[in-house]
Amino acid sequence: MSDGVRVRFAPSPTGHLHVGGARTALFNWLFARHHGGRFILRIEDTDRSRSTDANIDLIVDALRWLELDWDEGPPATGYRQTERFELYRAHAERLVAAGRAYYCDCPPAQLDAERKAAEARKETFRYSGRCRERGLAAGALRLRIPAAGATVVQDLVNGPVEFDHRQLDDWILVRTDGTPTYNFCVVADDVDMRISHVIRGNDHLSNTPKQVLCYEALGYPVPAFAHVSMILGPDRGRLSKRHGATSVQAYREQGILPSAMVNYLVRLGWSHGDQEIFTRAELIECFDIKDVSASGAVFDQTKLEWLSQEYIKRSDGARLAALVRPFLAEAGLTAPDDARLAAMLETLRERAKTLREMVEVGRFYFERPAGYDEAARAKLLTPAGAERLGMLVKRLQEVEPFTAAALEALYREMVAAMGLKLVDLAQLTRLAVTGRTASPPLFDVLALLGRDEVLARMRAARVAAAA
RNA sequence: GGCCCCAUCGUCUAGAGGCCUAGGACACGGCCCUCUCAAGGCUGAAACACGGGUCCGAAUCCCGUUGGGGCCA
Repeated sequence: MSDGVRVRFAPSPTGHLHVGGARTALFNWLFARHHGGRFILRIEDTDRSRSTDANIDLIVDALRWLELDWDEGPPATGYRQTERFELYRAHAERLVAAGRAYYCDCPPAQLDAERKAAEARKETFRYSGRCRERGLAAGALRLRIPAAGATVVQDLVNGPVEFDHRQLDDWILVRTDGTPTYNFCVVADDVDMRISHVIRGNDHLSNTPKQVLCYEALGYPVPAFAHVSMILGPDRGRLSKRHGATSVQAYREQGILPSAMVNYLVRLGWSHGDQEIFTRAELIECFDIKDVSASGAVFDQTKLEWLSQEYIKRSDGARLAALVRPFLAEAGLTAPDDARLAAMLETLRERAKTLREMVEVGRFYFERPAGYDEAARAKLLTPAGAERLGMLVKRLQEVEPFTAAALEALYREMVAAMGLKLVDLAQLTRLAVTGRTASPPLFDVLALLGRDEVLARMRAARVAAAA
């Protein structure tokens, strides 16, 4: 009888994929994968004025980037609400035929007046039900709901939530112009797609009793519900653009690893003991909707970046090379072959929280320094510095092999002979070669750059020091 | 405004009546390591919103207050 677990993510293509939506999608996906069920993508594009195909592409791209694959949905047809009006019409007719819905022709002005009157009495506005027994054949279609009693939403996250029917009214299923309303479409779609668990944002909890009544009127089983909390900004208000980036795409562009994004999102409102980092397989294994918290969670970019760095540290050079290439190209930098690039990135791994930062921090690998750090230049690129650079150039020309170990041995020998500390020659060299005072271990950098390139940069620095 | 949801360190959270002198993680401070910067190790500071109950015993249960969020229009 049962189809097993069938869940869906149903975004409106009115913009990019918001991190809150991404987390909802993730929870649905994990729930489906954990239970060996089906994950369905449905596009809620009934708001034609704001829905665009470009936005659908954006959302699809973001889900793919996060590697949340769906078992049913676009590009297959039949998963966009605008393709499903026949379904809504059929269900509306069923409700009329069964006497569970009726037409209403109350003029908007009158409804407005009643609404204002209710507000004045400090009451919830409730449609009067004036047209209930009039047997009209046209107008707005309303659901007939019981005047007394209450509807209890059994929520997997919030527990049972009771809504008194006195707070509900005969809501509109289909507008006078024939367009179905959001809540009606959702019910018809979820029924049609045999959705077993509706996992969605908390902001839909208040609409749920209306929907439950609609399922019942239609004579269909009510799915299980799980309303997950929303993602908040630092001020505990709904996360919005004014708090900074809200789209998944923006984090992708920042160079956050998708695996880190998923790990961060899942831990926002869900936990498994003290564990912070999870592989995909562990997530599928451990995820349980009952461990999802009902309270809102503040989005913390800093922790996301920490996770991103953790994932970067766990990635090998080859993987990093593939991830970083687009960012190098975007920065206009020419990358070496895979093997060399991989070796370079391994020295950068512990020094970058994002792929973008990785390019920034390792820029010297791909182009000669455009200048020198000002303070360090004043301190190191002096006549005395020029003299030391001259000595270094001479020795670097002949050291064999040109490896990190041999270079370190050479430097240690030189500082000992000169009565200096390693740092004295190291920082001078670092500045000459990278233009900066901070870099990966110097001898690794020199070896990776190669003798010719190092000598060229040292000579250039010597010229700059002498000037 | 009515209804609904929520409430543990700054943040994400563990905690399902005694295991809590409240644990972990991020961020922050200190120390160590060290050619720089990181990374790493050790370490410190930091929370049960408030008020009533219930109970031998409450962060945990109940009620209220306050605060935040949402839905409706």
